[in-house]
Amino acid sequence: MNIGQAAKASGISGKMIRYYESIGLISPVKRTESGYRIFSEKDVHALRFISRARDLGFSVEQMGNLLALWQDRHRASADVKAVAQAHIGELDLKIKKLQDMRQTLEHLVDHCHGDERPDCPILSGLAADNVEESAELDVETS
Amino acid sequence: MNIGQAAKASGISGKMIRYYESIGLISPVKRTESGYRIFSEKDVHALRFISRARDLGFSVEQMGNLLALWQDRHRASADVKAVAQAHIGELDLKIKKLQDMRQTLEHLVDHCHGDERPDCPILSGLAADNVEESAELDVETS
DNA sequence: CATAAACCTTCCCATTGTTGTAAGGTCAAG
DNA sequence: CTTGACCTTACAACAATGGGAAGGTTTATG
Repeated sequence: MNIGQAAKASGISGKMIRYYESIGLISPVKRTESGYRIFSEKDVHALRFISRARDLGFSVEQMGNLLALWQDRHRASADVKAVAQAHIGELDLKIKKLQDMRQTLEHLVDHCHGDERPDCPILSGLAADNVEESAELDVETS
Repeated sequence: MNIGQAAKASGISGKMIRYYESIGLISPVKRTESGYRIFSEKDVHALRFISRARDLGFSVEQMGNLLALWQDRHRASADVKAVAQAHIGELDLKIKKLQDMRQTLEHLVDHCHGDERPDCPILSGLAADNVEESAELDVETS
C-alpha cells in the first residue's frame, strides 16, 4: 500500500505520516527498491489507532505512550487507565479555563447595549487599569 | 519607562512586547538616543488592554481589531459587541469539542477495570477498525 | 574613575502539529 | 515516449512564546 492509500485508509495525511515516522512515533515502514514506502495492514492499523487518539486530543507524546502500551501484550490495564485519566484531567483544566473566559466575556457582552453609541463596557472592561473596574473581569477569584 | 518596567506594569513579557511591536499589533514606541525603548503611560495602558484580551483567549488578530475599536472614539458599541460575540462562539466550539472528547474518553475509562490484567477497553476502543467497535467512540452522532 | 551587575538591543533557534511548496524521481496509462 | 499522477526529501511558514548568544548601556559600588 502506498502512502496515499494509507493516508486515506487511516485518516492521517501523508505529510503527517512522514512526520510521525520522522519523530519516531511510528517505526520506519518498508520501502520499495525505489524508495516508496509500503504500508502493511498492521501499519495502517497503528495509524488508525493514532488517528483516534489524536481525535481525542492526545498529544504526540501521549500517543507514543499509548502506542507502547497498546503494543505491549502484558501491560496492566491500570497503566492505560492512568494515562487516560490524566488526560481527562488535562481536558477538564482546558474546559474550565475556556468556560471561565466565556463567562467573563459574556458578562461584558451582556452589559454592552450594542447600538450606534460609542460607549461600550466591553472595551472599558478590557481597558480597566484599576482594581475596582478590573474586578469585573474576574470570574471567580477563588 | 524601560521595557522591563513596562513588562511588569502590563503583565506582558519584554519578549512579547517586542514581538507585538514587530508584527505591528502595537506601534513602535519612542527610543532613547542609544536605542532603548521608552514606554509612556499610554503605551502601558494599551499593553494592559492587550494583556486582558489575551487572558480572554483573543488571538493576536482579534486583539488588533479590538485595539482599533478601542482607539476609535466613534465606533459603534455594536461593532465591539459583534467581535466579542463571535469570540464567544469560538469559545463555545472549543468547549464543545473538548467536552465531547472528555465524554468519549470517560466512557472508555469507565469500562476499563484498571487492574493487573492486560485486557483494556480503552486500547481496544482506540484500535477499533470496524464500525461496530468504533461506534463506541462516537459520542453523539447527531 | 573603574569595574561589575543589571539592564537593554537585535538575531536566531526551539517548541507543537500541520500545511505548503519546490525540485526531483517513479510508475502506469495511453 | 510522453503525460499525469503519484512518490521522495528538504525547507519554510503559521501562532505565540521562551531561550540564548553577542554585544551595547546604564547604574551602583568599591
